[in-house]
Amino acid sequence: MPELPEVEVTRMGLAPHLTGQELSCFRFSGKPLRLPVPVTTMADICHIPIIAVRRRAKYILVELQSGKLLVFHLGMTGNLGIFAEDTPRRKHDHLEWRLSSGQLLRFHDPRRFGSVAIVDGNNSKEMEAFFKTSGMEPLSSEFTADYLQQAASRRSLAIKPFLMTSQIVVGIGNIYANESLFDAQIRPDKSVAKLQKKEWQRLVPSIQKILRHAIDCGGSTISDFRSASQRSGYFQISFQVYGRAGQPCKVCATKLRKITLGGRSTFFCPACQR
DNA sequence: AGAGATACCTGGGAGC
DNA sequence: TGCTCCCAGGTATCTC
Repeated sequence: MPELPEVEVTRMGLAPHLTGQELSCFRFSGKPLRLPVPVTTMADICHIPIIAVRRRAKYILVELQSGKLLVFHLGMTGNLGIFAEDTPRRKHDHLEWRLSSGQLLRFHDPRRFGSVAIVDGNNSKEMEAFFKTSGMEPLSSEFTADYLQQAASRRSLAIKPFLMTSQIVVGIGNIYANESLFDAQIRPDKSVAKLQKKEWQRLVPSIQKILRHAIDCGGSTISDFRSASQRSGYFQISFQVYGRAGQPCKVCATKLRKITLGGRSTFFCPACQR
């Protein structure tokens, strides 16, 4: 499940293969993704050099010399990979481009929660509209306890769904919300209205530590980046609470609990997290 | 306006 | 073995 670290690792893996290349020979499976695939304007981004591969929130931005951006969202099961020219297409390979190197860029997504869009980076209104729901980058210097506390004012929801609200802070999905709250020793169902200053101050570095650690783990596989091996790095991460209901807390051995918040599975240690 | 529910989608696991 | 059922979750959109 791609959250910010998985998207960032994918971006790092793609960048050396895409930068300086040109896209051509676009193919589409015809199966609808979460947003309509911009088939008719795809020619606008072909045969133009790629100058950078960036990330904003959970989006991967392939930036062209013309200023246009080819923007991917991996959704739940999306995967962007580089393949040799003769690699057979697999089921759920929905988008494909040829690179000037001869390699192929493929978007694979069984559940089709992902999306692709073309945004004009020169058009600030268009950019603003596309990213209007994307809040603060959690690894930026502006992401502070004060920012979160301010954003939480006049709100009453639980801290975990609050952290997963992308208008507030981007990139934190269910897994890292659970893990960050364990690290910060805060109960996931605690109302943001009840969080003390010192808890906000613990939470920010916990989130950043967890995300950076995950990027580092995934980043260790970057040197042999292939679509199929992208995920292998994540097996190195052992979660403290996610998916461990009923098992002993790794810190205090108390049995971990599972509850539902905002319709999502939530795991925590009732002793460590208050 | 905030908060919760719902829809989208398929693979995989549990249970029979 | 093979069937059905349920769950996983990011985000847009709805309803209250």
